[in-house]
Amino acid sequence: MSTPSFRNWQSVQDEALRRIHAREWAPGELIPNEADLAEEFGCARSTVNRALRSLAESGILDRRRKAGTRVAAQPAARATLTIPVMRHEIEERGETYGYQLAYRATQVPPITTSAAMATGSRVPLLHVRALHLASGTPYALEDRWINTEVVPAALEEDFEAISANEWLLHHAPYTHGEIAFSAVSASDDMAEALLCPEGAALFTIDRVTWDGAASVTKVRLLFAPGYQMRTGL
Amino acid sequence: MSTPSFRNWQSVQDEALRRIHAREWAPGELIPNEADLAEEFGCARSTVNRALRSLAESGILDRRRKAGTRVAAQPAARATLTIPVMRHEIEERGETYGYQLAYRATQVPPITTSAAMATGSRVPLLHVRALHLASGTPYALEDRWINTEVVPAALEEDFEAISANEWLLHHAPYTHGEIAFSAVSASDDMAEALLCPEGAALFTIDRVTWDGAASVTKVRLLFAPGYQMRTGL
DNA sequence: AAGTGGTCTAGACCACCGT
DNA sequence: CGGTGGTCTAGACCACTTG
Repeated sequence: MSTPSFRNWQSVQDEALRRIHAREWAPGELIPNEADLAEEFGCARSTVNRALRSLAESGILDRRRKAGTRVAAQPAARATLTIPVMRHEIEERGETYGYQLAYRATQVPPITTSAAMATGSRVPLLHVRALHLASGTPYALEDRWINTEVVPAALEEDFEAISANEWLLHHAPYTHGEIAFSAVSASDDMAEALLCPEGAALFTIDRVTWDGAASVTKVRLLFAPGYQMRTGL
Repeated sequence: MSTPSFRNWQSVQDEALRRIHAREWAPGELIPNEADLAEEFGCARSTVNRALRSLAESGILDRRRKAGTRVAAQPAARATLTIPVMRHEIEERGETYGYQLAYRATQVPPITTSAAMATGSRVPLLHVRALHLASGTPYALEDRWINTEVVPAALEEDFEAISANEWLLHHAPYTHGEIAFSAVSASDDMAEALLCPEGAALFTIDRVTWDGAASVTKVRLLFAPGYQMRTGL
């Protein structure tokens, strides 16, 4: 049998995927080790490693030292979402981006907010609310709290011309964050701002970002009805 | 100046992140090439490559041959979501998983479905609706269409004891898929099944999976009010 | 203890693409 | 054209984990 040659890691990966798909390597089953595969494929072990490591990162393989490599029994789907800057998302769809500041003040946040941001319960934060529009139509409501102890420069910015969403990108580095997606019923305030019926289902993103141990900002984005966030698998 | 030594790719990555964070490497700015960094860090170029490639995959760097490596100007946040098998998600929270089949029949789908699945508009598909429960409480509604030309074995399965969600994992390989997240207002049917008020905002996942050019299945998951999908950044 | 994946190295060639 | 990242190689050592 003439073994086709696998000269790059992508072709090795393709072959691995083919075997998994064809059940030559069944779910939960141990596959040959890297050295053996390298010999079979006629390439270096590091090439095999690159291919299999990549599959493990996608959740298709489960690799452990000594235990070897197995085809994932429950290939939990993993999707990589790109959370866009609002203005870019809108402009990429060929629409005109619009922005309206609705509110800006320094105030003590509700307990739930100070708890989520791990700030003192009586520490005032900068509170900003704004509306993002696509071609004049309400697109999303932004409700944001900014930790001015971490980003004092935010106090100098009036957010009339640039959204906090965008401003923070350039002025507030962060190290990590948490994000949650959910569905929320529009309150009367929200309905009025988004020009939608009260009680409408709004796709919602809640995000808290951190710079080390200190929270930078917490934001809730409420999207107008009909919004979808899409990606591939 | 005693340059600390960077002997592994993670420490190189940490140092790169530090410089980006400290604005030593500013957004949009070109950073030194791999060879120079390797020399500075006292490691092999491939180690630097591993570190920077990984950052590029996270969207923090933008790399192009000849053009070099830049700090991403708009570091669009990327989050990797794990879309769980319903039963596992519920059991991992320490709750008891329950499942009820509500409907199962072969029928011609609505045009929107056959279009999304790229099947002929008059081709019948297997239609399954079911309820997933957590400790007896409605958790999510599953409304699914299965392409029996691709997965004929599905016709032999009654889906009384195992959800299509789980059965397909073991019997229907797929090569890729599309997924969309949105918010939907509960219709009277949905409200009744999920024991929630009509019009409640439901977090919704729509997914179509493919095996090559043929669609395998299309599913809509409607989660009971209060559901959140979370991840880190 | 031993087998496995994880990583590093030094060198090489190549694909791409800005100039 | 020439510089950059992308990749491959052959070999080596190591970390982890299982039996």
